[in-house]
Amino acid sequence: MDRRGTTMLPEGAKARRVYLSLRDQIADGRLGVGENLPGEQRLAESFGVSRVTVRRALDVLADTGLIVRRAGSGSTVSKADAHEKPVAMDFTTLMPQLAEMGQSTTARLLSFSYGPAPEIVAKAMDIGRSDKVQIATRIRIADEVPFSHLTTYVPASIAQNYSEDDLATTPLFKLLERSGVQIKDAQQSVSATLAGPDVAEALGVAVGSALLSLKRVVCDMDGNGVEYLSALYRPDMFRLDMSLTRVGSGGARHWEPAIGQNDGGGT
Amino acid sequence: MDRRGTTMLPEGAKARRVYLSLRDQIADGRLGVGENLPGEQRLAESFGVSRVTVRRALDVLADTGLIVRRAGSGSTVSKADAHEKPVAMDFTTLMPQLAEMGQSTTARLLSFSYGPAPEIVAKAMDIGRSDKVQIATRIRIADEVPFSHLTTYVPASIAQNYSEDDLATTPLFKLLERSGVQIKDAQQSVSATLAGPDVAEALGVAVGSALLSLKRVVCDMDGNGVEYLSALYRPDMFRLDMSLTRVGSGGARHWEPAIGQNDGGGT
DNA sequence: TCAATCTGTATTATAGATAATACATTTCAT
DNA sequence: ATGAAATGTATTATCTATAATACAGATTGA
Repeated sequence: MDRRGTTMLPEGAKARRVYLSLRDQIADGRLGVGENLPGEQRLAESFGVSRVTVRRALDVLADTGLIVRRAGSGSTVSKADAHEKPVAMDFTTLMPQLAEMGQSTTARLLSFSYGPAPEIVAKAMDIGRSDKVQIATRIRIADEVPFSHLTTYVPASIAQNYSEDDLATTPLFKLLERSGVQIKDAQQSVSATLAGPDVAEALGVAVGSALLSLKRVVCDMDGNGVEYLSALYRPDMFRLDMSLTRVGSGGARHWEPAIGQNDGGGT
Repeated sequence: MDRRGTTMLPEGAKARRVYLSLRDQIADGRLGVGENLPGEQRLAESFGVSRVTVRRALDVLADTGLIVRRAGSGSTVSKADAHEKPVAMDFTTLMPQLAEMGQSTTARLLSFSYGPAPEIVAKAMDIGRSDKVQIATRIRIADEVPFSHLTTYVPASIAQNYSEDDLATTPLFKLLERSGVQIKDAQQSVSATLAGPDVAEALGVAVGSALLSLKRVVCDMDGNGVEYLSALYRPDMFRLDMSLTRVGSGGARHWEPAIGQNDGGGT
């Protein structure tokens, strides 16, 4: 319990600088797989730090499996195989695609309450600030590892149609349609952010890790907001995939998304 | 008397973590404008650091103007004046949407070279490892502020159809079609990562900031990869938007993306 | 074989970040 | 007015990252 579990990031400022730089160069392919990587002494001079610092950066790279170090020979970029991202989400279904891997996701309800909507939520859903909303925070788990942290806001008038237990087991999506809500459309916005202490603990990552951030507003036929979702995903376990096709001809040639076939959708 | 340069970023590892996390929460709106922000003592406990460390993070936030500290009262998020996200990208056009804001983006070519394709790129584009590709790194600038960092890989046989100057001025997309490439489809993958020192400097952000990461493979009619893009975006200046519509009825009810109308597309 | 170069390991010293603590001052609600 | 809670300020101690240095073992190529 004393150690911080995984050595995912060098603690020191300079060591991390070296680490991140090398990691990016490997990810970008500027450092290809093979016998490359300058010697530790050369790296130290190049970065303007001591060799000890360089070593601490390399330690993490080795722990992560990105490089292999051999005494006398040097360090090489290892076969890029661990760059896999097991869970992907097809945006056309709004549903993480897991069937392929034989995995299953479960949800765990972290908190559940009713209260006034935060200003941003109220504005996005176009409801009054005084209107009560149900606020639920859940995490989704694949293979016993949490990969997403979800906070949903639903107007209390709609939320009263399902129970707290329902939330823990059934995708919010189905609960809404089961409640008779006529869903019309949704707007999503994807960005990136850093993990705060609470989210970091819930997702099992280090504070300050990068997370994929997704916000979604779902509206019904009347144009009223029925769900506001703020989701955070671990980038090492999750990615958002989309396929596009170039159609039309001449000046009218443009992109169209390749649409999926699956029904349903959760968060 | 000891001017320690500019107070743009906390030196220590933990202090910077606190700073970046709070800064993101403010930008996201999770910390709204008003009388919020937990007390320093509470923040210290929440982050698992000492109050001194929290203060050093708050010092920077105050210097930056993001928060206002008042003795006895507490610290509040200052009026959101520059928390705007000027640039958005509609995925159906692959083109940042800027017309609305009257802004224009310019590109700057950072590096330009020919060489063997990195393994990841070669695999994604389904070309040989020995095939030469053109590797170009550019940044895109809106309102004199860089918001994206792009690295593109194009097979040399295709890249020979345009010049280095073309790259600095014209979207790579148009250059490809101008070269007679019959573009068929593209696959994108969105994730998040941390800013390394080089990218951080190019984008004008702090090392360790969260960045939106996008990788794209564009294929022609023969199924050959013609472009591999690795892009990094500043989340405070860029977001990926998408609209979905719920169509069909009964068991066949499902989501479909709301497609845009614009032609063309750049990176 | 030999020399050069690399990683692995260890030691010591220093600077800076952090923790722990205490106390004063301001503000606000009761 | 009073007290709780917040920021402002200061001090001391400890921990950690870093630097500088040295040397042993491993590998490679001449």
